[in-house]
Amino acid sequence: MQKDASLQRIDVSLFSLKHTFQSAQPLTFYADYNETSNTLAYPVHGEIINIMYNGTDEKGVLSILSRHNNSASGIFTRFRLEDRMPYIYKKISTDEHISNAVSLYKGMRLTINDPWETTLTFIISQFNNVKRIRLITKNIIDKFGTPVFNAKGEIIGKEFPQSGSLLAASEKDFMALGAGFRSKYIKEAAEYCTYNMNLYKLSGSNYQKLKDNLMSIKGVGEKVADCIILMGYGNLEAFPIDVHVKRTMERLYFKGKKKKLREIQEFAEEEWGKYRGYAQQYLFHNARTGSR
DNA sequence: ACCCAGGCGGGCG
DNA sequence: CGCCCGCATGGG
Repeated sequence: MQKDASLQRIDVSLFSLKHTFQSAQPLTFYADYNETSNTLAYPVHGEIINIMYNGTDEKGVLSILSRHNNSASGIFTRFRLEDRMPYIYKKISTDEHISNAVSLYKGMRLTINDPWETTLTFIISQFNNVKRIRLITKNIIDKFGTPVFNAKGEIIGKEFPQSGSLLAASEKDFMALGAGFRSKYIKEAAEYCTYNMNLYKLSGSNYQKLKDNLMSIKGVGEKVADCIILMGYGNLEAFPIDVHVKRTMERLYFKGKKKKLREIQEFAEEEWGKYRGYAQQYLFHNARTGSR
């Protein structure tokens, strides 16, 4: 017997569901977003949670349709609605490049996602493109995810599989789902995170401890670890440098000269301090989707 | 046909 | 250490 879903509302400001969804964060890889109705739906906690945003990038109301009475607080956390965006925008808008990106994608939030889900999706992301990350992620969810049922007992979706749900799969199984050379990393990460390292016990660790632990997973290097720290643990000190961010920053801040990752890291830390994770997301999204 | 994608591990100097 | 190479796959 299922409880009826109820509607919960949150007043928000400086929030954009569209830009947040489109900015290649874990939700982008498996949630369903409808731009016309500005609604987002995804399977979680045994249901399909439905989210609708009514308003502008400046202010509006976020409506959550869920069977769980604490979903609003979950969404509040997941979309970082506690963040004081005026202050963060002020801190990262140190030049016109960032302030332009902020005005273009005003309201885009970083999201906080399940650590394992973030780990797996960003292992898949390496040397890959967003469309294919999404394809592979959806294939894995379809094959190994936990079913979500409606009141009639029909399967209406599947939740992202925990690492233990992947243990029976072989490297070849992941190859068949399109994961390519990452298949062996997926297989090993599932085993390692089930038996050897509990990602959930790392919550609250500082940046360096998170990084050391995450990089002990085969297939997780500097960049993927930073993505997990940023979007899985919500630590804004992480500044993932992918091909887009590297190229953009070399062009904007280093006169087009090739720079080592370490030099770019140091620049970001000096320039944007402990909010550099947000600066990165705006630079990244602008580089990936901006015209020019 | 050719190039690229939210990089990484391994091997070599 | 730092640097360089190969890597599965599908879309532009």
